[in-house]
Amino acid sequence: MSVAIWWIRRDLRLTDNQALATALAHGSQIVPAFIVDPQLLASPYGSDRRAAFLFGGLRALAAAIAERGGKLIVRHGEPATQLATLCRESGASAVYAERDYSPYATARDTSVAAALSVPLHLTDGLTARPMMAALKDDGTPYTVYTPYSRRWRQQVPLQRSDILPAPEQLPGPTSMASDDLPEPGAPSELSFVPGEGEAKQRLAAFVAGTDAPIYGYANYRNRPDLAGTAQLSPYLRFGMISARLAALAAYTAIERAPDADSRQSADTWLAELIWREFYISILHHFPHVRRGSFRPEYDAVAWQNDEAHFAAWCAGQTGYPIVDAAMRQLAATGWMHNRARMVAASFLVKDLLINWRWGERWFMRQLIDGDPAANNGGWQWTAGTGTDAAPYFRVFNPVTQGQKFDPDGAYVRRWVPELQRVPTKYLHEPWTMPRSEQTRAGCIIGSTYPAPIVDHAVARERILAAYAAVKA
DNA sequence: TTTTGAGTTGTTCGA
DNA sequence: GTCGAACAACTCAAA
Repeated sequence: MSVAIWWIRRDLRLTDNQALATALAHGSQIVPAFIVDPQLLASPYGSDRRAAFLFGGLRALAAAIAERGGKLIVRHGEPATQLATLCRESGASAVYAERDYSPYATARDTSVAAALSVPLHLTDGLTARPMMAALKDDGTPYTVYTPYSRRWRQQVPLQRSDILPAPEQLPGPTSMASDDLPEPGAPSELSFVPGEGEAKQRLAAFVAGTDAPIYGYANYRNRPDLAGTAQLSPYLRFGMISARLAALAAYTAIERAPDADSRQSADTWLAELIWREFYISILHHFPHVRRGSFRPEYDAVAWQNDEAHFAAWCAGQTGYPIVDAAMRQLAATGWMHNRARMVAASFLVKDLLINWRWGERWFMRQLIDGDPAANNGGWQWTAGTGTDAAPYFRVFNPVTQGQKFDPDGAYVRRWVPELQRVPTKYLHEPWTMPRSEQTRAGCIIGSTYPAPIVDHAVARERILAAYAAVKA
């Protein structure tokens, strides 16, 4: 009888789990184990909310494992030490885990492999395509998205048969001790129900039928006032659904699209999955992006870093409605619409002239889907310090963005109740309301809702000059 | 090695 | 109100 440990990290699922399947192929007994790593919880980029989502997902996973005759073992402590103990207790002859490419995870796994007396086998699965399958012909990594995505798409489309079914049985020792998981938060605090079941339902709802949301994605994905996106990111973050299953759904939708526009929409959604893998690749191959700009010359930008401005941004009190709505949605739910992320991020960097790393850290502390690769890539894209050949002139105008993507103001009114009764024509620039109109709307600028903390036109010139100085 | 085409998501201005 | 052009120069990928 051989025993194998399935070391769970960010693959909280039974369906299409290569680490689990490989462990099952090599061991007749499986020990599913999660090690609560105090170093991760204590990180300045850590988030209680994300941890709560993770623990909720572990509860769901523990139940699914128990249904199959197994037991999830949770231990607190340093991974190498805890795994060594688990190996001793169970007599395991190997440890299997899904490879994680972040710098912290890579270093951790290297030291764990060195410390263990049994082999640590790492499998693919974090990404839909093996990471190394999307390198240039000379073996070096891409640094531009479009050629990367072309190479990614050259591979054979995913098939249903590529998906590994959930095992029906998970035989393993059930008498081993397990630490308790923290109690789940109150339901009102959980804007996302954790677990693989919920993830599958969301994906199914997003792609089902010829009028599925995925077929309107190209148009509606930019509308924070509408539910035009799958909202799968927290689940992908923790592997509650496999990237491969999501990509397969995209391929299937492309194939079955009723018309060219629908096909384009489904393809756009696939492109977003490819973006995720692109940034995972960038962080892996260029780990310096964690500490500074992808293009190091931008580390010399003369940031202003005004603490009061930063606090106003965090609190959703900048006086720009679309920015404030975005930041309050984040604080309230741990999630922010992608268009809103770009607008809020652009405002911090380009209007407030605050180092993008401040915003990156704040997002990581708030976001349930906070992922070091995607978050870093997104911030560097916004700041123009990253892989994107950033046109110097791409400075978002928070008024124009609001008018274009929240045309009726539903998003702003949802999250900024002070502006509830402001007429739509003033909603995205409420400081232009005449005094009488302010009284009528019950919204006095500078009193019940802040005046803009910076003048966008002035700020735009300032950031263009600051960046020009760096280039020169 | 050299050359060529292209680069997520925008804004503003003037016709 | 709509539309197209202008907005730098540079780096990357591939032929």
